Formats: sequence, C-alpha cells, structure tokens
Amino acid sequence: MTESRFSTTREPGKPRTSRATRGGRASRAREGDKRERILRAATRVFARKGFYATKVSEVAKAAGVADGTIYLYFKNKDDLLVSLFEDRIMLLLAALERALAERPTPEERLRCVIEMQLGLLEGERDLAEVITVNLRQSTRLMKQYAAPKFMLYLDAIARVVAEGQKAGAFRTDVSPHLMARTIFGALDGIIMTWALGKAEPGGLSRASTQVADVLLAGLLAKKER
Amino acid sequence: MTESRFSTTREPGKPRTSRATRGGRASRAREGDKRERILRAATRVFARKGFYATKVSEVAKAAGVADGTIYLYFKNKDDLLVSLFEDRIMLLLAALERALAERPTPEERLRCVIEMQLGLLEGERDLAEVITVNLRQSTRLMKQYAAPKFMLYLDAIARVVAEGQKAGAFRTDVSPHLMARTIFGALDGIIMTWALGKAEPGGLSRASTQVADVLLAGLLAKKER
DNA sequence: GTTCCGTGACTGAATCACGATTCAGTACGA
DNA sequence: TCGTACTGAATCGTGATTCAGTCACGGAAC
Repeated sequence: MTESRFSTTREPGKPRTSRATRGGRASRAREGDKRERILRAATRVFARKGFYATKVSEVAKAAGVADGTIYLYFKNKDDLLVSLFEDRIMLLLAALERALAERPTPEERLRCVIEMQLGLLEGERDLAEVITVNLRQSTRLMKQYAAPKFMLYLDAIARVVAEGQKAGAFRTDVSPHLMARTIFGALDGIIMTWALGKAEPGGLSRASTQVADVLLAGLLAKKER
Repeated sequence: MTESRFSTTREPGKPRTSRATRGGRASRAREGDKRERILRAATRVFARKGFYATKVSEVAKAAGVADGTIYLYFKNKDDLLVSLFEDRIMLLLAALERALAERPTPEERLRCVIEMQLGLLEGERDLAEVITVNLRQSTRLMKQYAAPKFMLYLDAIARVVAEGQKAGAFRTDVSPHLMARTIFGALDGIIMTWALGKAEPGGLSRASTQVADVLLAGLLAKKER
C-alpha cells in the first residue's frame, strides 16, 4: 500500500444510472448524491476523532450506508481523505475566482482572498478542522496527492499579490509566492486555533478584518522613506 | 487507549544509575542519553514516513535499540510524538526568552521572534516537518496534550506584541493574541511548504527578512491618516 | 586479584486485538 | 428475468505492546 497510486475516486462504482442528473425520483425517502453524503459524514467524524482514529465503519454508520458502500465510491480510506480535501479546496478556489471577478482594486482583491478563506469555514467548523488539522496526517498523503491542488490555490493568491505589485499598489520587494504562503499560513493558523479552541461564533469574521488590515498595511507600497 | 492519560515520560524506566551525570564512561563505543537518541531517530523517521505510517520497530531500528526499549522511555507511541513536540517547543521557547532578553525595542523583539522560529528549523528540516505536519496528527493529541505547551509559546509571542502596543510602537486596534496566531501561522505555513517542497538551503532565512518586513510594516503604528 | 551474585537496563520474538477490505448475497427497478 | 446498487459478516494482515530472558556491571567475599 505504499505505492498505491489511486488516481480517481474510483471509476467503476459510480452508481448513477437514471437519477444521474439529480434525485431522479428519490428512490425512497432517501437522499441525493451518496458520494456527497459520505464526504459530509467523513468530515464530521474525522473532525471529531481524527483521521487515523476513525474507523471506516464509523464513517459508514454516520453516513447511513454499509461499510462496503464506501468502497464503491472511494478506493480506500486514504482516498476518502484526499478526495475530501480536493473537493473542498476546488470549491473554495472556484468561489474565490468568482468573487475576485468583481473586485477591481488590488486592495479589495486581497481582502477578498482573506474573507473567502475565513468566511467559507466560519459555518463549517468540522471542515475547517479536517483541512487544517487532519489533512496533515501524513507527509506522504500531503506530498503526493493533496499538494497539486493545494498549489493551485496558493498560486491564485500569489497572482493577486503579483497583480497588485504590477499595478503599483503593493511593495515589490517581496516574493508573491512567499506572500501567498504567509497569507495562507496566517489564515490557516487562525482557523486552527479557532477550530481547536472555543470556536466562538463570529470569531472568524471579526478576525478577518484585523488580519486583513495588518497584512494590507504591510503590503501596501511605501509612500515615503 | 482512548483515555490514556500518560502524564510523564515514564517514571520507572529512567535508566541512569551510575552514569547519571553523563557518559559515566561510555559503556561501549556507544552513545549518550538513550532517550535523546530515540527522540532524534523518531524525528527522522516520522518526517520521512509520517507518524501513523511509521512502525515503532522502525524507530527502534533507526535509534539502534530494541523495540521494547522504546517502552522503557515512553509510555506508548503517542507519548513518543507528544514528548517530541513538547521537548522541542520548550527548547524553542527557552531559546526565545533568552534571545529576547537582549532586544530592547519592540521592532527588534518582533524580528527576533520571527528569526528564531524560522532559524531554529533551518538546519532541522526533519524537526520542522514533524512539528508542522505530523504533530497535527490527531485532534485528540493536539487538544489534550500538545495544546498547553503550544499556548505557552503563543502567549510569548502575544506578549511581545502587547508590549509593543503599550510602548506606542505598534498599532493598538488589533488583538495581540490574534496577531500571535497570525504570526505563528504565517511562519508555520512557510516552514510547511519549505519542508514539503525543495527545502533549498538558506531559503528560510531569506524568507525570514521579507516576512518580518511585511508583518512589521503592518503592525507599526500608523503615522498619518 | 579473582570469582560470584544481585540488580536493572536492554532485548526481540510471540501475542493478540483490531479494523481495512472483500465478496457472496439481497433487493429493487426495468 | 437481468443488471446494478448496496449490504455487512468474515477474513487476514498488520503492528503495538508485552515479558521471559540475557547481559554487563559494581560490589562483596574470598
């Protein structure tokens, strides 16, 4: 299992024949996408117990499916975690791109990045916990599978910084990629302590403003000196 | 094993009778502190394979001791990880306090924090990886055991910020604790991507300056407007 | 100086529980 | 009846932990 190179979520078992588009007719009193149900349940359970301490059977129970069903949608337990991360970060990325589309100035754009990352998780404490804490389970997972998608996200942030520099709004003596990591890390750290601690409601959005203020002040082109 | 409340490293097996002070006479061609040897080996192996993917027997082999010996010094595998983290962060904290003692101005002090955290790990890639990646293994570990020591460290940073505010050097419209998390997170994020990626030598110290510049600029009291 | 114990660190093969994964079978819609 | 989604009990490998011994040393007795 060291070199398992699970590529996709599991191609064969993608059970969706007729109700492919969505709830074809809701076969029972039941749900929509089963894959999504499993991901949601996994988020909840992983957050509460940690990835390695969680039994696949627990995720199954939480999702209301049989143990075996998990394996129809995911190659194995690792794949479940990685899929979770990839799915969510791609959602975040898409939402970010959409939001950025209507923010013209560099300053607004950077604030947007910060608000999005903190905002998305404000109502999703479990997801926050999984992403900031559990994802880092193993270096191997991180390096091999999650990293590419993660880099995409970092690149998006770096681009905002670089544009701001080109526009003359941000100081040019710092590396956009380094700043991207700095910004991401700062937000991640805040989310982590928030998720591990009290997680007071509204805490993240309040934090958002302060952090944005400081980072922006630090990045804005020096006027003097 | 869910509620194991391992307090100390293991009191009984603290093998050090005569050569208590240090290398009494080097019983063979061998080492110094065996506990330290194990911690060092664990750092190396955990970094390479991840905590959960690492077998206790692998740590033992890397340390050049028998499997059972690990259990003379650590209560169990979890305890090994937590001890590692606590040991190291306390070292970092001590080093930080020492270094801060000779930095009078708030600006210098904040730079000191940043340089220490990045600098300590510059030569210790494995340790960096364990702390930033592996430590977050499980929420449970983090919450129950590592958090207290971690908070001590965050508090130290927050104190530097608060002092700076009191001295009138830093803006006062942000929470010192939030800034501490921001700073820690930013550094942690940088270290993580550094450890997961190329880890070019000298990369961290170069990053150090840029990050410090930006964060400081963001924190310094606004002169105008 | 030599031999003989006693002590405690250290060893590592065997145990044994655990839990990921499988797959023979069920149920249901077409 | 066929095909497919789904089920969940049984399998089977794994690896943390244990513990019966071994080893080396220091001290005591000769």
